[in-house]
Amino acid sequence: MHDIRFIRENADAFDAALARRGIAPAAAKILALDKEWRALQAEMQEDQHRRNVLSKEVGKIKSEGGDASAQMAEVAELKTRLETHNNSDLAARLDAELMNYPNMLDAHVPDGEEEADNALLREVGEARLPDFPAKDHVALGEGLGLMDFGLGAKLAGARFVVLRGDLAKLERAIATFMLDTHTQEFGYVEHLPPFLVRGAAMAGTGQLPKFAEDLFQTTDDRWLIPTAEVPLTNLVAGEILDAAELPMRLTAYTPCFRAEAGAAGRDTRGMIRQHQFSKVELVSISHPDQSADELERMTNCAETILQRLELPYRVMHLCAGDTGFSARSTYDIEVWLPGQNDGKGMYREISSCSNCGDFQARRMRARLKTADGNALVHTLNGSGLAVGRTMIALMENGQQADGSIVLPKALHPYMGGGRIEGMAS
RNA sequence: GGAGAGGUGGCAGAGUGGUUGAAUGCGCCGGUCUCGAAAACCGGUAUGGGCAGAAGCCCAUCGAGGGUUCGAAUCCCUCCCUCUCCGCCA
Repeated sequence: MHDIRFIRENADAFDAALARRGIAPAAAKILALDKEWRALQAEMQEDQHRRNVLSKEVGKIKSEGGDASAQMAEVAELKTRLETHNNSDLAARLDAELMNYPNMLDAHVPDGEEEADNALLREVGEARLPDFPAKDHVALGEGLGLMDFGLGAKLAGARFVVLRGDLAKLERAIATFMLDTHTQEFGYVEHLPPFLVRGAAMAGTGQLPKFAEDLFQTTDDRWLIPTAEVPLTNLVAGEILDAAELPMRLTAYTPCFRAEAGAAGRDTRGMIRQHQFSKVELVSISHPDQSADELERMTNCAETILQRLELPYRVMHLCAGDTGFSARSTYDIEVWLPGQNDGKGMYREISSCSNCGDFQARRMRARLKTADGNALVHTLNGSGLAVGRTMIALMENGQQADGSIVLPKALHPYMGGGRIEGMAS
């Protein structure tokens, strides 16, 4: 959500920010609405003031046994006028406008319209192919008898999977390893939030009202979380925090549910894009002055996981056109998947770390106390990491010629072994 | 699911139709006192918004949204949440 006062004072900057995202100028339309609304508001408030004054007079007159019918008649008039003004939808329209436009981008965000325009920041580890034909995780998982898309489809339809044996256990090992690292080394506090939330929470982080079609909704009007960013960030909705409490660093391991409405036909093979996947999420509630540094730190925390898991990756700075609605700046971490692209390998997103600035905080009314009044906090979120895609990466990078999978040392204690051999079926 | 009670400022807690945006206590901030601190005393202390250059004036908000009324924290309706008892239940 945007700050109307910022737009009043920086209409050109606002339009320029929209232009970077390929959106037509909107400041003039918004300011016209704003002007109209303020004029109406001033008029209404004057009437309300008059009404309040008269009502008090009535009270006084009556208590002295006098006749207050003149005052009462005037209030009746005011009320009809207020009624019509009250029916104006100006405020709602203005609000809808302010909610409708994506966040303004950080100055450092590279220009560009699509994925190809993202800027490569660094490559870590050696992206290599095995010295035998690389299989993808589907071939590996099914070959081991530990991954079954047919059963997923039988139970729930397309884009679901059933894991069993060591692959089911691997999910748990990965998640625990990630949580242990983030909580014990990086100071994130583990949470176990609800997986269903109210619409208000979805609006707070920006999923609603614009992106309802990406979400699953329950019959009693709740929503399944598409990421733990939603419950974790909304923990501070409506709160006024002490500066000393910041930064708040929160993490949670949760399932994520996505309708993938716009993704028909994309990534239909395998576990890359499922309706349900789990993720260890990182959220920071930050002082406005520190959010830029916090984004670097958070990205580093996520990268550390990949380093410990000995997975090659690269970090991209998303270009203007590829940056999400609520974000001011986003780093994508892409992991090397040798089994994709017909065995030639490719990088795929495994984490997305974003600084949302005050964009979500304004929607949620999440503030902090400062010397001169309350200020909006900044919110950040990032995957630390997507568990399903981490599993894919471990399988495809750790695959052996015989179809078994060698795991990195970091996971051995969590798996009680270093190799996944499959299950006699 | 059934029956009942309740949601008031950072917290506790008064307030059941008329200057109540809200007593009182605690907390917090500033001051006096003190070598310093504590105690005591004095003063201040909600949020959002409109108008104004500013001082300031005004509007809204007592869980949320409607309604009754000249006037609502107080009355009515709907919803949300909390608590107690019963039922069911991992």
